Amino acid sequence: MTLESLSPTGGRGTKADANGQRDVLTRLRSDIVSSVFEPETRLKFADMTKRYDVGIGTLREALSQLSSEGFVTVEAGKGFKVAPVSASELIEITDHFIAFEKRAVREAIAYGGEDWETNIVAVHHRLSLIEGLPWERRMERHSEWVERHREFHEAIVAACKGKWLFRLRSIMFDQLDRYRFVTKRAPDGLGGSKLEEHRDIMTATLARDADLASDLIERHIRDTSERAIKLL
Amino acid sequence: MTLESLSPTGGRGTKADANGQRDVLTRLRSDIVSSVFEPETRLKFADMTKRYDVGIGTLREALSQLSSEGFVTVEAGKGFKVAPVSASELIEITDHFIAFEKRAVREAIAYGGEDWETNIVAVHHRLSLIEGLPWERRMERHSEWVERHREFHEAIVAACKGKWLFRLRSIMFDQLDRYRFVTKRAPDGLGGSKLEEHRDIMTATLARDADLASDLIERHIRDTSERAIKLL
DNA sequence: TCTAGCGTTATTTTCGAAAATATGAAGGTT
DNA sequence: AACCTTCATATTTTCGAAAATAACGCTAGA
Repeated sequence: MTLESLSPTGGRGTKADANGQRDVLTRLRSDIVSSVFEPETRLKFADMTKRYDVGIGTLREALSQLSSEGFVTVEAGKGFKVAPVSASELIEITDHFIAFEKRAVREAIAYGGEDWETNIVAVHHRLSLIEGLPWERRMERHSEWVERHREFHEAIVAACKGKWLFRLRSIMFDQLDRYRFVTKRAPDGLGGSKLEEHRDIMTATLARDADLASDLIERHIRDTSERAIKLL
Repeated sequence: MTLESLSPTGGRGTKADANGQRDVLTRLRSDIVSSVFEPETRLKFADMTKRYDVGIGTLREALSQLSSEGFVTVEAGKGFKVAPVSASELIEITDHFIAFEKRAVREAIAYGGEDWETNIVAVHHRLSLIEGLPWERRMERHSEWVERHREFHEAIVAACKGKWLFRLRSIMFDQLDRYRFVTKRAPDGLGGSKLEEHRDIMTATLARDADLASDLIERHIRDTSERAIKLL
């Protein structure tokens, strides 16, 4: 393993800005996930170029990609809007994601090697550093948690053979992030501590217990989604 | 039904150019599907802007979206390349698509109304106009056939409730188009005439026979993919 | 012969001005 | 008042010049 995957910039194909700042695409997506812009909000170029300090063309490219990913909608000649959210969409996304992820983790367990295992332990550790924090301090670093959480689940299934399976589950995971955000205020007292759930998922996966891992993941995801539905 | 869906410009969110010419995104995708650019080919801005007669920014936006759709790959600072093809990827895409499409057609049959039915008949008719042509004349209009074929299969599942199910099946369908292209030369004497298969799919769907429709679609797709693998 | 450094060319990437389009307000007609 | 027309403003969309970066070839030194 090159260990470059251990750098905290994330496994996505993000191009970092010169001064180390994340690029527009990533920042914009992150802001939508974090409800900085409410659903249905128009994203005007004049405002956005100032906010993110980029040119019109660069911004348009980012928005265009986000529309492919389903985070924004675009109407020709009328610009871009933040995509709407709904309980029924959350249910559908959850079902698709779980179906993909269960298959992916089985493949990963079947084919994963030492690098895969090592990476899981590494990214889980970094995730647990945040999740072990007291509630208030964890909230301060919430956007960082989102990144680490994504990296952890990605690492679990990273060894899956199907490229498209991996790609599809990633699209769904990103969408789930949007809904996951609304559950951030709940100090997860009721219904499972994330910290333990993630540890159990890692343990089952490294033990190559596909049935258990697959089951734990389903419960982990479904639990969060069900809480999100109530708070929607 | 507004019947605007009957216009032959396609159901996709394409913005047509002033003089009726399709936009860059669509033309570029079509050219990649048609192997005008071989897999792994570098797509240089200098060449592309001349070929499609658009500015650099507009082209970049299109390429950027195509990378989201999986038709091109992008390496930061080194530009865009046509995504590679492989037999194993074809198998995976085929499996995903069939799984999606079978669920989608069941939903469509369950929820589809009169507009849905009418549209199926309409787009099937337009498809059959091309498929009924003698082989040579059909080849002349192959790119048109691709459009009609996409519209037909889209119409069949258009009434499906799951927005993401529809979206995901569309992504996979577009990818299959790439591989379908290599089978275009075979005058489909062996292994099923498309004309009849499409008629049967339509009949079963309109008869609301979900089991049969679902089965016919699977055979229809698998047959084409298997022929493609041999020609790859 | 190989490598490291440097300058030149080729290519990508960014940016904002200009063109095209949509939105909204004011005025005039039925 | 309701509806169309016209004009002014706001916003999106396109484009190509300029900046940033990568690729290549050349020379010098070991």
